[in-house]
Amino acid sequence: MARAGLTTERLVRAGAELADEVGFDQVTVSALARRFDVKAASLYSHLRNSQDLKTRIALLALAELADRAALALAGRAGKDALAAFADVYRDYAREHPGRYAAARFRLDPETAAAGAGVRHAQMTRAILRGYDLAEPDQTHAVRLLGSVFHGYVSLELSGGFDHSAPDSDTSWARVVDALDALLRNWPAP
Amino acid sequence: MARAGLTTERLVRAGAELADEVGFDQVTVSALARRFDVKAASLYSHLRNSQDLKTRIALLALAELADRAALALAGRAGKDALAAFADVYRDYAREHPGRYAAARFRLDPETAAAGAGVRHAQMTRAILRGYDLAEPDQTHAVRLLGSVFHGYVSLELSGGFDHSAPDSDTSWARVVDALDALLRNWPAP
DNA sequence: GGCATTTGCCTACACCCTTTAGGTAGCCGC
DNA sequence: GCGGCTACCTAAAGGGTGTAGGCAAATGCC
Repeated sequence: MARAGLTTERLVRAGAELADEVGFDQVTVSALARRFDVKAASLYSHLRNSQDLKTRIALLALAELADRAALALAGRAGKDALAAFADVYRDYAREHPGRYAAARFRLDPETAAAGAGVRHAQMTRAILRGYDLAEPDQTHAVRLLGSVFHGYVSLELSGGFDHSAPDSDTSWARVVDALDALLRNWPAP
Repeated sequence: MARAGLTTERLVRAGAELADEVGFDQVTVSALARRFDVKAASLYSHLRNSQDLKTRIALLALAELADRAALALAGRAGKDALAAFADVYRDYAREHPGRYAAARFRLDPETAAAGAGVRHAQMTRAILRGYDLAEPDQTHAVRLLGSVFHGYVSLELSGGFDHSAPDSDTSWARVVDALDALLRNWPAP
């Protein structure tokens, strides 16, 4: 009886790949087991349950995304930083749609706090260092940026901008321009 | 053998309520059948399959949302229209989280075109009549608005702004202020 | 190197959801 | 009040989740 060498780590990584190939909500314990040529029940020694698998994939995606963002942000400021950060999100979502969907998976607060969620918030805030925004407008701006990035990427992924001019790349660039302009001229309450 | 009086119409409406109560992806043919005290197989005379049910709920949600938006937009212009439109989305999502999730359900292009998708696009564009934006910037702005509304609402629903100051209502109002300011001072390319 | 322990994967099973096929009971028009 | 349509049924197959218990491969100990 040959051993497949399963570990939680390997399962989660394979789960993330599976998500990118077939979509995050098609990730099942059964499908993952098939991929390792193993019975589904065998995975339950490494994963508590299906929810656990999805949570771990989500945390993996969040961590990867935070790593990329940190790299992109290093040594940049102002609009450069804004554009780089935005591109990280968008590129990640396009390269890894399943993982991106996983990153939006609803986590319970403690799990989220233990993961890379905090780093994301810190980095978004870091971008604003290049602009002159005091609290509470800084928080409003953080939320706005998060909303635009997430919203745009998720509409784009679901095909919203596919069959109409101008192409999505152009819109994306202009949206980033607009956000930069907005942050430089943030309205008074 | 008493008859429950099932129709596609009633099933879809009940499905939408079910979605609001337990979440869109917990909407199953079985759960819906239980709600009518009927066997799951019986629903297949009224629904092609589970996907069909979800699609119909999505179309219902899109139509409801478009109706509300049309009502809110009538007789308003400029920032008034912008704020009213934004509130329609947000309020609908908070009153009917399941339906809102349904509205984001991926539809195939023909189905989407046959539904209320077109009205949504037209209305977003109508808001911009109050601002001085020529093409292609108008399209960029439409996409930006859609992204912000969708993104904000979806982050809010997933609990992103729950446990931090300032509260989400305040941020929402300031985000709308900011969008208004941005549309009035849209940057040149 | 032989033996015990641990652990990795197995089979078997129970339960739920989906979907098809074919049957029966209620209701409507005549 | 009878025929026929329609609404709902039972039965069954297929697949996903998850638990319990078993055997065999790897590991550790002397």
